[in-house]
Amino acid sequence: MEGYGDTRKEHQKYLKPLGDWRRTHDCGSLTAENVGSEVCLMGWAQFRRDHGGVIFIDLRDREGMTQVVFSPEVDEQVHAEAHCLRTEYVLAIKGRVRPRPEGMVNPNMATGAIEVAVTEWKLLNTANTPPFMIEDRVDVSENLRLQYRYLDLRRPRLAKNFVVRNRAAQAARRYLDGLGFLEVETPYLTKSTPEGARDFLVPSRVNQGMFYALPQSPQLFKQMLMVAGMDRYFQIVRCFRDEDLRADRQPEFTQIDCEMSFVDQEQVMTMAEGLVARIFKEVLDLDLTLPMARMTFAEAMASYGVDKPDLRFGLKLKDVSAVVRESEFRVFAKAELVKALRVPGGGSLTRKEIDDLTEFVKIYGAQGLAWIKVKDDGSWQSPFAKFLSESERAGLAETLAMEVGDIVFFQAGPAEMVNAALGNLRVKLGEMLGLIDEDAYNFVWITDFPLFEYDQEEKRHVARHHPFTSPQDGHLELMRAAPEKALAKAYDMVLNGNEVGGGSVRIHTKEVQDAMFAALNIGEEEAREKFGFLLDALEYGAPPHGGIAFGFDRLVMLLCKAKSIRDVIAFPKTQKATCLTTQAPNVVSARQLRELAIRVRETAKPQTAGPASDQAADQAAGQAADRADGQADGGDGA
RNA sequence: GGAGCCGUAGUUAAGUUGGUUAUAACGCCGGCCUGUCACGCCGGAGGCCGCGAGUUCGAGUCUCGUCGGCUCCGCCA
Repeated sequence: MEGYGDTRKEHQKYLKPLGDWRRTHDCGSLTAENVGSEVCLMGWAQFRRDHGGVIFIDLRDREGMTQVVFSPEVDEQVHAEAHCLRTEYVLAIKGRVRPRPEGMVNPNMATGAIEVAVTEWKLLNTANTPPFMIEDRVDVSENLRLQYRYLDLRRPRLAKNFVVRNRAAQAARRYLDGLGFLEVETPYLTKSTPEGARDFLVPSRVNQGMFYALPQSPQLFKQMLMVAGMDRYFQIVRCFRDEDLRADRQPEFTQIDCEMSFVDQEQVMTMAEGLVARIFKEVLDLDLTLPMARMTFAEAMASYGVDKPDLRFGLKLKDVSAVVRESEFRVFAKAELVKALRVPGGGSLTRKEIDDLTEFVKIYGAQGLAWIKVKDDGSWQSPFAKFLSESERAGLAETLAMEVGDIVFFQAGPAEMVNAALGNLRVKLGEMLGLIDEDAYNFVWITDFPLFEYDQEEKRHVARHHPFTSPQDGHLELMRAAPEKALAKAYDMVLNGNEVGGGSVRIHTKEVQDAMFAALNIGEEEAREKFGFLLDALEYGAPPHGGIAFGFDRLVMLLCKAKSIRDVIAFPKTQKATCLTTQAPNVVSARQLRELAIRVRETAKPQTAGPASDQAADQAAGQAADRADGQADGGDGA
């Protein structure tokens, strides 16, 4: 380790203040047109190529890289001092732009036609050897990348995502502002609302024992802004949901949140399409075809098994329940639903691949995976077809239009499982068989969602979207009589199998809102306690209104072709919802807890020693003290 | 709450059936080098094999547990 950090520390004696030096250009913009001009660049040393006699440095900033040359022929001293330069040192250079010599042009670099001959330079800062190379082509574990996020963000691929993100946000602002939307901020410290995701809670010091909740979305506030006559509202806003993470889910995420007065579903959807089209135009210079395709929820479930179908490829599911309803094959006959997925050319799948796919569908609760291959001579190869009668086999062949070379997968059982298993299998096969055009952007609106879904655990209907979603015209009576049949004025925008936006027309009359709570089995008192402020607002002349919210991180992820929204969030959380850069969450001092009248009753894991050990000890002490207090009070039960 | 994958120099990986001193590339440090562009050449340093138990004469390798990262199920109006 000797000399490892010492050399670089030693170099600190060469540091110079910025003084009156000012950049004339960024590191990505000089071209042959600038030849001859005196420039001043600042940035980080990317690569050093020290030939002894001449030193090349690729100077990097957010915009790109420029080759700067330290040559003894230009200035003896400048060249001699440059020997100390190391990767990631921060420097400022002044010099003259000159064309590169014959045959030395680098076509892979935006600035490859020129170089800057340094006449004067300053070392602005040294740098430790970074834990990984600041370069796109090296793979680094996400662990390390997140710990040194500020270094990962220097890498062009990641940095580029934030340029895209900014462009998308600004395009959205310009579009919505142009349509008369007001950007209004809503509170982050707000009231906990039941229904929906788990809330993040924030204790109140001034009102001990009480808690704010961070908003899952500004839903109630934007509706009140409509009652307030704001007419059209939008906000690019952070939302918080304390649920488990996924590649496309973070506990804090950003929405483009919109609400409009005096509109019905069609106007909101038209506005939303225009917004997305504007973003794609400004960011990717892509012209989307409008209006976007539409599909009902029922059709999506029937043909794709999911409510966010990826329409970049075919492979539709087909309901074959009727064909096998009377079958001797009990697995099929007794099933609530039997569906098939015909894969043209899938006959080439190996036994191993089919076994893997069988394992795959088990994730969704499937017991197994039945299949039929149609061989070259038209005969079937199948582990289960022998249980089918002649007419059933003929029925399947006809219904599914089976052809030589196909494989057909079957799933039988509860409808929910069958759809989930085959719907996800379909996507898996699309990827496996290379059916997906990675450059395509396939949008589809999903409409006519059910208003409710049945919650097995709570044994009651819950709102599928949220409890302020308007039923479709004429469905008010259904809400009482057959809630599962009632449809909502709700719509999701789906892009390549990702839900990127969703919204609804809202209930704007007290009468309908009461009917909704009744259907949800939420009593009047409970409704008043939880949503009284909104119910009151609805009684002061609420206009018809509706809106939509876009998952901004997801949208940007797709614009960047990133695999996870973590790659478009500057400082994301890990799957365990921790921040590896800051080490949040952490224990807090006993004093902080005492001020909030909070006692930590259980510590799930022992606090480890380390940087936080002082705090941990502090808290442990505080807990002991508070426990004593608690006993004096006779405890709080709970 | 559950399932799977991963964890070996600074980094990325290899490491055979459990067997001598744990390899390689890049990076780092030193030297040489005037046209490179992931410069090149020579030399050098660098290891808690995530952590803890166990099996064994012997564990990077096998078993169990645990911690961390990722993917997914549940969950996410």
